[in-house]
Amino acid sequence: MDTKEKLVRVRFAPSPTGPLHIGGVRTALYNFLFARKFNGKFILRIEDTDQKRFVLGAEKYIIESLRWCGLTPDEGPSIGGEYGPYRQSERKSMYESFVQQLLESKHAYYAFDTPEELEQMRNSMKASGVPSPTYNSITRSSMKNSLTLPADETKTRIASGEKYVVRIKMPRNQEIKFEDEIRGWVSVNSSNVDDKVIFKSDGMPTYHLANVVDDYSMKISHVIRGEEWLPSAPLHIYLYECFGWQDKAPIFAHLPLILKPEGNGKLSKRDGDRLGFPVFPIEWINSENKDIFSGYREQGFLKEAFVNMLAFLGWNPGTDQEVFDLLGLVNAFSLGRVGKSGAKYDFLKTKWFNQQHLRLKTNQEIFDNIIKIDDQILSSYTKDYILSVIDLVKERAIFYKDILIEGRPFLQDEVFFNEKAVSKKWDVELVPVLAELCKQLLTIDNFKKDQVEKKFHAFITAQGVGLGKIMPMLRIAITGNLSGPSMFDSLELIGREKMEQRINYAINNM
RNA sequence: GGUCCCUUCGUCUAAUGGUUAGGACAUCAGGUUUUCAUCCUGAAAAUAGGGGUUCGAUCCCCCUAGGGACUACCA
Repeated sequence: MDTKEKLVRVRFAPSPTGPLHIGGVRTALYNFLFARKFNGKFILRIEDTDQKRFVLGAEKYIIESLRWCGLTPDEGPSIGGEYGPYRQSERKSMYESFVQQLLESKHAYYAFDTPEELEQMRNSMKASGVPSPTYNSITRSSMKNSLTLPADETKTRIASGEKYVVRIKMPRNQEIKFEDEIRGWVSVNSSNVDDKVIFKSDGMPTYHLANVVDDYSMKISHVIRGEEWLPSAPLHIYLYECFGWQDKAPIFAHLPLILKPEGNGKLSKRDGDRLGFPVFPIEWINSENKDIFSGYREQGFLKEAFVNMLAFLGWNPGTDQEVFDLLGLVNAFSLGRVGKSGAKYDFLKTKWFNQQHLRLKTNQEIFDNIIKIDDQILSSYTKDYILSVIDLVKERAIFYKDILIEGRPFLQDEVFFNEKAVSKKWDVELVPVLAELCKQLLTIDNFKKDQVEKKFHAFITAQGVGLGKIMPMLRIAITGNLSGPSMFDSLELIGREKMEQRINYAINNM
């Protein structure tokens, strides 16, 4: 990799047509990681050349998503930078001279065909057995363009204000190849590339032209993008050649796609919540019909876990380490370790990553976050006590909210008895034994778990009562449930007074 | 259909000519625990198929099969 030779400048170039899905976020992540790794710049460029598909709020969503993930651009709209503007719509006037250049060098031509004529051409070609007709070196000769029309007619048409597009004139039978950083040499015969429109009749460039011009103008060193762009990469390479920029063309790296967990195809925005998990980093509300699509952030995922999971979808560090923070990913990242094949998304593993990252949090951090979910607990309990509850239940949690759920019996006075648990293990015959046990435990001076445990065992031995009988009853009385953290730890936490209250309450109310 | 890309356990992947093909998630079985969870130990589980090249192929080449992307005046 000749990354040392030139300044690394990479861009993430989404189109503001809606929310970013996790594949897009991963592309941004890899760009970010690569930039940071080589002390380069990470640039955000908004590719809004299609005004028809513009979606209100999409750009804001993109920026907010990146911000949440910690992928802050060095240059971009509303951030600025010396290569701006960073919205293609605001660069509109810059593209015209480049189009002219291509027209003058005969690498491109005007085309006047209406959508209906194009449609007609495709239909008649299909009828005569061509499965996917394209505007190319063969068909262009029978279409209405500056190659087939007399020069003065072309001029007249343009002068009279007739709508036109500019198409690239792809040469016949020429090998176009480039070395992809991830895939190696990729080559395509130019006869298989069509005469793509590079400049639309509305005066805007298409993606292909804008992309190449901007990457060149912004001195982009590496283009790291999804595999869906691989088929048009030869066109882009050819465009660099037409402009005479072949020596300054960026290095390309086409990332494998993220696939649906089951079934076929790549994960798409339309999958929404249909598959049982979010496909968007943060919540998206459709401004037109108010449809809500859930996001990882709102579902309680840690951004560290989300980013960690995304990084591992198509990349690995080559070691056994799987849990990384952003900085760790920067240090470990390399394009050479990005795989070639598509990766099926695994929501279960995403949760596992969350669990791992949650365990890395200090009790203080967990405290700060759970009180954001429920600050009621602050009015009834001290911070130290809550910290102890966190310590008791944290290993049972995947999300912050699980701490609250697991810690519930310790964070409210009232005990809610689980009916199933009661009917299964609450034995009325043993109520006197439980009462006696309570009495015994109350005699402990130093109410710590070791003492409680000792006393408990001494009691059941003396009484000859089965541990499996009395322990569940004690647990039901204290927590209302049959499962939970260590009973002795739990008792120490709530203390002797509450223990007594709860046992009495259970005995009297069951 | 055409063009291009891809192919190791169910899933994510490691091993870039010589390994008992490794790890993680999931699964299953033990152990720890009062219980659930955690944790520990173990098990089952893969080189798509066929040809080459080579002393030797997961690894290099070819063919087949399968999967994917693209095939717009969308990106």
